[in-house]
Amino acid sequence: MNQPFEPIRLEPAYRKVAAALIERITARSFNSGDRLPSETALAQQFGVNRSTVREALRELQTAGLLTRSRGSKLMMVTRPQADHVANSVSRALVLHDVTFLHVWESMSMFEPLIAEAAAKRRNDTDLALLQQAQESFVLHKEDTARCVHHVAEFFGVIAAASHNPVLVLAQEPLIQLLEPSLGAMIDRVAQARSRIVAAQRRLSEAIRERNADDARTWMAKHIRDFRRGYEVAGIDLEVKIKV
Amino acid sequence: MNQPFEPIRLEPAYRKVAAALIERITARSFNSGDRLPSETALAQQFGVNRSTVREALRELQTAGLLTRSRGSKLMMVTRPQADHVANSVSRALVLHDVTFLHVWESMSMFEPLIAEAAAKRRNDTDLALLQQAQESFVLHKEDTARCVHHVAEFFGVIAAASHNPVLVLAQEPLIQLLEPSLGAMIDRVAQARSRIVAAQRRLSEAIRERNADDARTWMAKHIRDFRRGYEVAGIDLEVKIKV
DNA sequence: GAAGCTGATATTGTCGGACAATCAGCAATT
DNA sequence: AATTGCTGATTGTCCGACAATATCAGCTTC
Repeated sequence: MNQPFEPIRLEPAYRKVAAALIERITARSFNSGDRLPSETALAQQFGVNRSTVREALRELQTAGLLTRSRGSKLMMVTRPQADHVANSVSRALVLHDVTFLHVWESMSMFEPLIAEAAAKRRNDTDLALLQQAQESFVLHKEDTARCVHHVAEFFGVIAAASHNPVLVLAQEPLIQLLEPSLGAMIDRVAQARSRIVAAQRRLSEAIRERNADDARTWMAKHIRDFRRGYEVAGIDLEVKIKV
Repeated sequence: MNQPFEPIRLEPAYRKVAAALIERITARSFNSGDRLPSETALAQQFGVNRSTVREALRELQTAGLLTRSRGSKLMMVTRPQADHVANSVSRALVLHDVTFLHVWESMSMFEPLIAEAAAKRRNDTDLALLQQAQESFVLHKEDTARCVHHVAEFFGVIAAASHNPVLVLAQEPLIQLLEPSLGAMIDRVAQARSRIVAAQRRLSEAIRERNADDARTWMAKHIRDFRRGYEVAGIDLEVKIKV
């Protein structure tokens, strides 16, 4: 008789509603692009108040499962976009006191392998996007914010070229965390821009020729270069990243 | 005068409130473990209705920034836990039609390097946890659900031993996605359990001795083994993972 | 027939108030 | 000292309301 009872957990209604909706979406009963029923309709169907439904909707919205296209009233079911998910991952990492060194180490581990996979599996569309990102960087060399954005784009295109959604999603938060400081680095290190241009050229060349080894090694160099850039710029790698 | 106006976006109040709260938390004005003011207090401070505050709170809750400790009424500020964040990442991946092959490929890329980092940086606590996970697996060999859970734990401990939060968070969703099917595999493949035990022993040995090379290669073998297990069990690797 | 305008309708965002359930802390009781 | 009962604070949920505006059908115009 010494057996303790399991703690009985009663979930609030808004959580149940959210769970029910999520279940429907992941089971593909709602397809991406479909419009959700109106709040009042949902409230009626679930037999709860509209306020309760609204609280549930906030949850789905935060999870990236619902979006409203620019200034529109209707809510659309959608597949969570990489940048949205990565956003909350980034925030989590910041709150876990992640440092530049942590991020850099992870990138030096992952990126070469991602580049290798991209070289093996890229298709023509990937190549076009890659070249476009590359050209955009050169074109906006002067505008720091913009060219940093194109560096991020370049990495994103490479990950996408691997045709493995896991790699895309794993990489995105790293880029997000690095982006702000990357601007500072580029501004302080004279040759940074030209070195990036050179690395991108080698990389896209290797990927175009499906040369996995070259892609890997050039990416490894590229990442090492970033670290040197940070050191030259006098950015402490052990410092915790802020938002 | 040709400059087009930027689309003016008017954010709803619940989003502004959420943003304000998130800003406070990431800026460490609220520390982990602090409890949030009551909903009515927040409503007064922000000058909005309590319903609006509640919608904002749902967002923070979903992001893992707020938790309620078991059946307690008070909301606690907290650092997003890995499993919570990984949950939404997993869901996102599922909705992006991720296959077992995608997950396996990512693990075969990441895990050996993670094991290598763990071997280099593990401390005594990590070792103890590793051994504990290892023993738990052996102890519950019969209970499939439980021993799968301990496989996940083993991987988690290795990632933690790298002392790089990025690696911990990058790995978690992969394990989560694999966990259910891993049970099916283990049940169908006779020697699966013993092979896992052997691999875990080699791995923790390598990590104990800080032998990075061994850790890497044994992990690589371990991961390859998983794939063979899936194939033997007749699980189609190209199939999309469901929740 | 296509394109543009118009007004009715539906939907969202926000508010105020209300009430039951229950959790925390304190007083009373044994 | 430990247990029980009480009280106030807090959450979960509901109802009803209203302004702003997105949507859509119908009408007008070319």
